[in-house]
Amino acid sequence: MERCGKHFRKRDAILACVRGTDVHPSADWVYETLRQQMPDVSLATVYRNLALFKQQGLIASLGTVGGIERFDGNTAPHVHFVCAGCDAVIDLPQMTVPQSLSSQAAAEAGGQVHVCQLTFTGLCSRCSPK
Amino acid sequence: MERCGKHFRKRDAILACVRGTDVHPSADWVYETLRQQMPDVSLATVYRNLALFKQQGLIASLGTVGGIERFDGNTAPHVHFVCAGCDAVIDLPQMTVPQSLSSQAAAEAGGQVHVCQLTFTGLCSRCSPK
DNA sequence: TTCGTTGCAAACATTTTGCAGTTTC
DNA sequence: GAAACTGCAAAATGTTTGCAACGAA
Repeated sequence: MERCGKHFRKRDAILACVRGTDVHPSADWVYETLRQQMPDVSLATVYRNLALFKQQGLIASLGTVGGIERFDGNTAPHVHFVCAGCDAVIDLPQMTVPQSLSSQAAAEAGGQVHVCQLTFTGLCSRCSPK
Repeated sequence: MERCGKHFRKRDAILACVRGTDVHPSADWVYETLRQQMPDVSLATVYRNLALFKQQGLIASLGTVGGIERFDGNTAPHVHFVCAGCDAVIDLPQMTVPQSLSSQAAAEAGGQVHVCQLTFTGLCSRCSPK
């Protein structure tokens, strides 16, 4: 497992790309971004590795925005704001979901709760009419 | 606009179908369900009308679960639980998001907040290992 | 006639997969 | 050599759309 050999460079670059941005990228964004430094990368490789990282818990999926899946290199639980105008996804790091809600959810659902996702939707400052 | 013409109004049936269940159906679920009473309904009509209702605010979209968009006939804000095992979506009607969170989100995002969606993911009682 | 709604099939966009070629060990 | 990773193209999936036909006013 040589991390800097030619062979694994793509996988490492994909992970670094997702983790090195806060735009909550789509697969295509990762592809287009990497392509500037690495013109022979393929979209299939991006998809394959994103699925792998997600399964391994190295990255998280936010679900789809406008029909396109968005990823997050920050796997710590935090709150998101999605702009309905420009499809931007923005972290709201200062907000936290009260821990009491998660245990309440587990009790009411009658099963196990693994993830809690709080998302606000609206218009960002740029898309808000003046 | 005769609501009860010679033939069933497909549009009305689709809306009634989504509103008359708590399974948070997909387009295909609506199609298959309606088809039992209305064998000549088409999937395109289901998609077209669901998109229309969503735009009109008559129903809500929950986003995708397992790559498939799910709808909710209950547009009042409430909390959801998604089972990662069987893709069931269950309401948690007793839970509420503190109002303070929404105003906090608006302040931090610097824009307008329209919707707040809180979703827990885990395993439902059926999918939880004994 | 005019307008809105529908079924069908084709088109579409995103994502996944088969396979052969390459690299690493 | 075996095993892992990749690019390419094809396939699969869920969804949308063009169009002609139909129904209601």
